[in-house]
Amino acid sequence: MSRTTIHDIAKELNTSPSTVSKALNDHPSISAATKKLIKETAQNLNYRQNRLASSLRSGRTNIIGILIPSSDIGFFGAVVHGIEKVARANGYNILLFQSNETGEYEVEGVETLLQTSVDGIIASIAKDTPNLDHFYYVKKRKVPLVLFDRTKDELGAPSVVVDDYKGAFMATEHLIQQGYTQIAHISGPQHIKIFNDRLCGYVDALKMNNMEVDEDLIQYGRNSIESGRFSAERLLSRNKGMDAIFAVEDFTALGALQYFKQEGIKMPGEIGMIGFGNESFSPYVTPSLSTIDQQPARMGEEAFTLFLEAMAKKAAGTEETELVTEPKKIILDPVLIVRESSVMTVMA
Amino acid sequence: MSRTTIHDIAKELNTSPSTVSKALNDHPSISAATKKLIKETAQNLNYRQNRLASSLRSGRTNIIGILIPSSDIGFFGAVVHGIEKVARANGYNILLFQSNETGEYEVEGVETLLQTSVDGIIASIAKDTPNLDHFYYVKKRKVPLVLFDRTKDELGAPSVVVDDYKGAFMATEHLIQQGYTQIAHISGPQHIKIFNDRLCGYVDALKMNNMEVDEDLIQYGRNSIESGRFSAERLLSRNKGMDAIFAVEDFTALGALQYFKQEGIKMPGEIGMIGFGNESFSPYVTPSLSTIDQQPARMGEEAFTLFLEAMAKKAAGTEETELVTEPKKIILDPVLIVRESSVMTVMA
DNA sequence: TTGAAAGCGCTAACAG
DNA sequence: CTGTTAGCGCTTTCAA
Repeated sequence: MSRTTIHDIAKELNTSPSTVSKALNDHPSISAATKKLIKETAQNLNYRQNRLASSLRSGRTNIIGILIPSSDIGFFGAVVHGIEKVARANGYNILLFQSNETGEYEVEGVETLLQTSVDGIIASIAKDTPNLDHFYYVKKRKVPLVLFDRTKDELGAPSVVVDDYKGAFMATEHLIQQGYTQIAHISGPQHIKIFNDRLCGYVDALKMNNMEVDEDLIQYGRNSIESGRFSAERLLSRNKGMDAIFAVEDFTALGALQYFKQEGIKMPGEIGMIGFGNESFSPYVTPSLSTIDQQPARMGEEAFTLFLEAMAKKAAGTEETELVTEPKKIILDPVLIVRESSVMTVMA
Repeated sequence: MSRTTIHDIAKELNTSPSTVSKALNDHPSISAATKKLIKETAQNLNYRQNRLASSLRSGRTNIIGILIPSSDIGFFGAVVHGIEKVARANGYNILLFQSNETGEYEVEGVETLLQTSVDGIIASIAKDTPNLDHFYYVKKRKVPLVLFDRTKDELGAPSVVVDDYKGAFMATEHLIQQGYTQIAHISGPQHIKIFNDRLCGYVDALKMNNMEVDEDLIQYGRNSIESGRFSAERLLSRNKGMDAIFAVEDFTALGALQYFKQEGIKMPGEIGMIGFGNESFSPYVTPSLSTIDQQPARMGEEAFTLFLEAMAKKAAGTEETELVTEPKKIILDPVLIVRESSVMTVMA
């Protein structure tokens, strides 16, 4: 009454378990006839492979571990979706672990994934990870590691990120092309790389278009709705004739939007606005928010592809212990999403 | 140079693998002294358990399979987050599978989860599942199955859902309490149970408050922004003095909101509005949308608890093959979220 | 092309 | 309290 095993099938057909195993795995050394016979019998006996046993023996699980801060964050939910899609198509499944932005959980997660003998790990690093020892350990154990979005170059792992600099440049240039001339920027904490990158993109876009960079038009907030409101108020009070804002995140842009609306300022018209991140709410606010999309699903797909490459390299037995080649880094192009908040003229 | 096993530890200490295994698992029959010694040695030798081997032998993986339409949908991302949190606290990990609303993938998912010997499955059924054979098979294999949100009573599995009727009742009653007197409802396709439940909640709330139910004030849409706009237009054209709308979903409410805004109708004031679902955009639209929250995280937690109970029951060896007791069904209370769109007076 | 034998790393009876 | 033995179900040499 227990599950049928390859032994049962072998017994039924007066053959051996090893032959059954090979037949079921389409091993070339088995004749087409026996394969057919065995597969049919397997079906009849309602056989299902025990993946644990198979994995224990073969050393491969066809499971990859995913470590993200939280599936509750839209961005990560979308990335996971992207990974799972491609993974499935390649015969892999996904073991999910969430760090909740906690270093402690992250360490635990890596540990668990490793114990489960996942074939590889795709991770986005938690904000407050104290150190990277657990990730170094993954590398030491020769388990392919791929990072996305929240990456660390020091780890020497292949990674996929979006080009923040370019996204910011695109956003700013879009405002310029719309005809805005006094473009402000609400930035975030500069010690976080992506915020600094976006600031640079903004500055360079202005310079490239022969526009002046006015420090008074740059605010350093803490990326929240509140901070967006506050920064908008400050910018307005400067009275510099500001006519557009590029905000470092959609939430920041939203705060500014709310403030201007409260003050009865027309958008677009008096002030144009663009955000960053394409949050789920941004199409639905009034005016709908122009923004930069980070292509989360695409990011997940690319991350999985990098994992496959790492596997292939491992299988090929690249023995040189520590390859000197730089790990591959995929930099995705961000996508400009134009909505109402940034257009000068009424949209067609 | 390969991974250390319990054999290595045993050899190191001149003891046996079984003793090491027991010590590491805190088996009561091992003295505190040897436990300490063995654990220290394990640490020194950098030992990590091979969960595959352990699972193969013990028959337990401490992994539960989760089957959802897509982690890209905010609601499911939140549920998964809820499950993972409690699961982790109880020593379980999560194998995630997405059906993408496809029956085919759903079948494949169940198959894979079963092959991986997950200890249980928590699932939300895909929209277009042609039949439920795969879920019946799970039951036949005696693998604990818990359903949430998209459930099927016929399966006889414990489940957790939100009380749609009650949520609709609460939403409608809230509008009544605000002082609205001509309350319309935009519903969805009636063959889908939750939409019909919500309609009933609306109707009953009116009746209980001695208000007339006017069929002209009920629209049957297809739950989309477009359909919300369209229904709003129709309702307005009826000219029945409608002063509030309860919409079956936030997206529908949003569509109506957009239409009224376009028509220059004040909200709240001329028309009050409440939705259902607490979508991520609803706090941020103008006016911010009152709605009914479905408690996704809570739902995940309860689902996992049901799984634990099922495990306990299985362990206790409830032998009566087919227990006649009804499977437990947890019905969560929805939560009323009051925002700007529904209040009569300006909020304090 | 098939089969016999060994063993992946661990746990669980049972005996001592 | 500790050790011996057996085996979970599968894959994989190697020999036939």
